[in-house]
Amino acid sequence: MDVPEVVVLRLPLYVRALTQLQREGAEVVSSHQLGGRLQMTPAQIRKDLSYFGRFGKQGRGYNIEFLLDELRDILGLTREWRACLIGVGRLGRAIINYTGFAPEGFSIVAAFDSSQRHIGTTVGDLTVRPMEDLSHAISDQRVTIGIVAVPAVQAQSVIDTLVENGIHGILNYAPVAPHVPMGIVMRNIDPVISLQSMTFYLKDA
Amino acid sequence: MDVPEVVVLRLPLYVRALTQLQREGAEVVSSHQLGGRLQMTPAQIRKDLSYFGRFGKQGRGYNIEFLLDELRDILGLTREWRACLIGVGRLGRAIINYTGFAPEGFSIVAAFDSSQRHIGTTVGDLTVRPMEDLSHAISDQRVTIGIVAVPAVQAQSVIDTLVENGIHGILNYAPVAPHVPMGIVMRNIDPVISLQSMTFYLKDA
DNA sequence: CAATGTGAACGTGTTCACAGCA
DNA sequence: TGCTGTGAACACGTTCACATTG
Repeated sequence: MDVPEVVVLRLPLYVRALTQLQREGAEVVSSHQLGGRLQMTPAQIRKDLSYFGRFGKQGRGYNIEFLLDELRDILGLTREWRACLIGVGRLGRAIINYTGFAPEGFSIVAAFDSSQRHIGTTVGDLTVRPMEDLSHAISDQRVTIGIVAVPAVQAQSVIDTLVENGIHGILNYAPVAPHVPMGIVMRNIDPVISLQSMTFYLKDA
Repeated sequence: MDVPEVVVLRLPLYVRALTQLQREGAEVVSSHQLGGRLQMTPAQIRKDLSYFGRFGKQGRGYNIEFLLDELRDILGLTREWRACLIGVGRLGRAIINYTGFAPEGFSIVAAFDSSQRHIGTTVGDLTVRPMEDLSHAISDQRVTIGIVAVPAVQAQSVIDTLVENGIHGILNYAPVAPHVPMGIVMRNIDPVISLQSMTFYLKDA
C-alpha cells in the first residue's frame, strides 16, 4: 500500500477541519461539506481517504468522531512527540514560547546552543544546554524530532549532527535547503521563500 | 504563456542557491551543479527556466549574475514590498523583530491589533494602531501584503478585512485554512501542520 | 565536446462518472 | 434517494533523449 505524499500532506487539514466541525456540534459530514470548508473537490477527499480504508456510509457521509480517531491514528497523533530545539536566538526563543505545539501533542523537552552566551540561561522552562549534551539528551529524553533555529551558515552542520544522533524528523526554520540522507523527513518553515513566490503573482496586479 | 505554480514555487530556491554560489565566487553554473545543491534533477531545472526564456549557453551553463537578475525580475524582487502585520501578540512581535525579511526587500511598515491592551504600544519601531486605521494605512503607506498573526478564531474575519481593503497577498500564520476569493495569493506558515504530516512517516521508525 | 533547450514519453495526481449500498 | 468508494479518463508535472549550439 503506497500512499502519495501529497495525500499525507492533506490529512492534517482534514483533522483540523473535522475537529472544528466537532466543536460546532456536528456528528456527521459529507465529502461535499468538508470540501466546501477546505476549498477542495468532494472527489479528492473521498479518494484521499480511500487510500487508508472505508470510513464513510453511503447515503450519510462520515461519522466525525470515528473519522477523526482513524486519521489521528494514521498520522501517529495519538502519542506524545518530544522534540529538541537547536538555537535559542530570537527565533528559537519565540518557538519555545509558542503555545500552539503543546495542545497538539508536540513538546519541546530540551534546548541547545553553541554559544557560551546562551548556555545555562533559561528559556521558557528549559535550561539551555551545550551541543555536547545533544547525544545523551536525545536518548535519555527519547527525543525523536529536531527543530532547527540556527543561522543559515550553521544549519547544515547542526542537521548533520541531529541525523548522526538518530533523529529522523527535522523541522527546519533556517533559510537554507539542507541536504539530508534518504529516510529523513524534513519540513521547512521559510516565510521569505513563501513571500518570494507570492510576489510573482502580485508584481503586475 | 502559462507557468505551472510548482515552477514558481521553486524559483526562490534557485535565487537563493545562485546567490550563495555568487558569494562563493562562482561566475557560471550548470544545471547539473545547481541540481546537486538543491537535490533536483538537471532536467527539471532546465525545464523550469525554459518557461521564462533561454538563459544558458550550450557547452558552458548559466552565467550566475545574469540568471539571478532575470529570476529576480521574473519574481518581482527588484522592488521593495511593504507589508502590514495584524496581531501583535507573542507571535506577531516575533515576526516584527525577525531580521530575515528586510535584507530580501520585505518591510513591515504598520502593525495593527484589535485589543486596547496593545494599541499605542511600541513593537520594534512601530506603534500599534487600531484596526479602524487599516484602510487608510494600506492606501497611505502603499501596503500590498498582509501578514496575519491573530488567533485562529479571528483569522477569517481579519483576512476578509484585508481583502476588502485591496490586499492581494496574504502571509497567514494563523492555524486555519482561510477562504479567499480567486486572485488572492495566500501562503500559510503552519509548523503544527508540518509536524503532523511528518509524524506519519516517523510513527513506526 | 559539453551542456542547453525541448518535444515526446512517462508517471503521478486529480477528476469523472457510476455501481453499490444504507 | 443520497452519498460513498473506485476504476477509468484525464490533466498535469517530471524525466528522457537528442538535436542544437557556443
